[in-house]
Amino acid sequence: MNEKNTGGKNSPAESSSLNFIEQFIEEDIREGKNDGRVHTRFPPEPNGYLHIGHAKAICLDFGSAERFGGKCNLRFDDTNPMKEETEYVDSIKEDIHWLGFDWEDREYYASDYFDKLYDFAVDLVKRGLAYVDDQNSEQIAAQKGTPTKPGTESPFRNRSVEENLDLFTRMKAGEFNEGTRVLRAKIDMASPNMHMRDPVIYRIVNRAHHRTGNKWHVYPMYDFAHGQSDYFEGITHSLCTLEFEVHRPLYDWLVDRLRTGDYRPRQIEFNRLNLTYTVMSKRKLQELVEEKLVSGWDDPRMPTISGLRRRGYTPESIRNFVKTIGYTKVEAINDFALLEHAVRNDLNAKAPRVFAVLDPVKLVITNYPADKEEEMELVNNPEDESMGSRKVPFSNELYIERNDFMEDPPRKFFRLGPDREVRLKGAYIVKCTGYDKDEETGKIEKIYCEYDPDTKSGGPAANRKVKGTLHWVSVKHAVDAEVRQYDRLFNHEDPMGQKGHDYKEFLNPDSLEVLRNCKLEPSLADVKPLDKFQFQRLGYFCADKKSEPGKPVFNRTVPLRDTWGKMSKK
RNA sequence: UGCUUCGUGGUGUAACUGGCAACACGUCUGACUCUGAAUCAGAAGAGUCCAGGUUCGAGCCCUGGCGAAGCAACCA
Repeated sequence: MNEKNTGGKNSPAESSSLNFIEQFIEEDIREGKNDGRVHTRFPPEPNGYLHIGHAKAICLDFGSAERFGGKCNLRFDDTNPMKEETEYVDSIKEDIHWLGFDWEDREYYASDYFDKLYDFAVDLVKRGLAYVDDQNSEQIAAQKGTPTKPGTESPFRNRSVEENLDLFTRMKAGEFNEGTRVLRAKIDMASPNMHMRDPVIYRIVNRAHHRTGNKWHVYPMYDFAHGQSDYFEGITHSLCTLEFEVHRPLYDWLVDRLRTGDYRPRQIEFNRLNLTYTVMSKRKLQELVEEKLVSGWDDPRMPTISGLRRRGYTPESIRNFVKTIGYTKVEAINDFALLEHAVRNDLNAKAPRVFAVLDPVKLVITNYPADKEEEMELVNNPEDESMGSRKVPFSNELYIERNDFMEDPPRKFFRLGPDREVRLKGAYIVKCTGYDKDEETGKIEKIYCEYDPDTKSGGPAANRKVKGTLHWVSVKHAVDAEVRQYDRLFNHEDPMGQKGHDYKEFLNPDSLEVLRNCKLEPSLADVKPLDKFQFQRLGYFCADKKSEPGKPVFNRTVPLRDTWGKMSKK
């Protein structure tokens, strides 16, 4: 298909193509750290659907492991029973597989480690490194200080080990109400790093967990679960986004108090993915779903994996996109055009070409016998001969695109107009001899043409030059369809970054246009969901999941590049 | 008046242990074309946040500024 390597089975390549994280990994291997092992993990919280930002993380976690001959675990970070659900677990697994990655039998859950985590917490208490605090969250927050002012110590900080043990045991047993007590690590209330000021490591939650049910009344915080889970699984490189940079000292502090040998996981942070004209936080996406501003997590306008899939994006296009944007520590906003380029590039090679008229107007060929029909042979994909060809029925009445005709066209308009000639792709050259117009609305009702029999594709006069080539669909053979044309969800490049404005103010009112009177060539009657095509001269389209035999529904993935569209706007 | 991190064309990334700033997208030309697509050829566009310093030579090293982001959830 092309000369690019598709990101599958690479051997450790020349270091020039390694990103900064892979360079670290390579160094660690060279220095023999952790016996030269490479073992990563992708740790989603099952509280929402995955988006393309997660795809970036997935490609790194699975990709770098693969690159260095290591493994990558899937681990659900399910330490908060208030927000997590099995529905999300299933969608996450589906999305990762769809992207082309596999965790084999290594599907883990932070909740698998609740017992070990609890034991470790007890151990910290016994070592005088953790204590139960009876204060509420407001009081604790007040003592925390601010980034510029040190905190003050809790009055409960120096309880006896026995009392701490007793209290923590009773917290676990469910003797106390939520919010009445927490377990805190005893580190340093004056640390310049807020996360080291005696962080809360266990809180009381009286709520069933999606996997452990009602077994627990205390649940570990993220910081008390993540690094230790890495440690339990033998993870060597724990890759996460920049905002966790300040957590790293705590990560290391805990791992150092847990480990018994030389092995230790290393956390490395990279920049998260931002895209223009969209939002990327799970919370914001959830808001769009809950407030019905989109049709669901898999609305084709959503930057979710499931949304992009439904929109018609291919896994390869997403992986290639991720490869081109790279991994750094700079907070960047990527141009949406880069993503669009990635799909066009992939679909150009793969998608069969077909004829679809989205905004039809009738064209009658007056000198073509009304009872005649021909089958025109059309190439399925000029980029790939192996995709063969198909027959498309032709007759005297056709649909063409309404905007392919102008009553009074400018000279640069290469399409149909009075007395003008165009090529009907794969068929004949026709000349416009007249048209009907509804004088009241100004709407063109019908266009009349004459064809030249010698100009049939492959025929004697087929090489005659005409300015334009149009796609068409035979009226009597046409299949009716609904086509949804999508545009960017927001009409501002950076909807989140506008001070004093809610991002929802920037929702694009025209992000969805539903066309219900589309005419397709007959080969498209029975498409299956996710089938992808290039509607010739228009763009790439993908059959929607709700598409049914005889009643196709298509989503526009991305339009073709449109030089004329740009010219005509000027 | 803290800590951490970052600062290369419009956007995103490169530039091995210092050697005349490269690639992709986007933009604009032109060629070709039975998709105004794709393809091909070419152009414009940064002197690397600023100021000093080291050096024959600095985007890379040093010093000092300036700017931006993250950090004060019993979220992850």
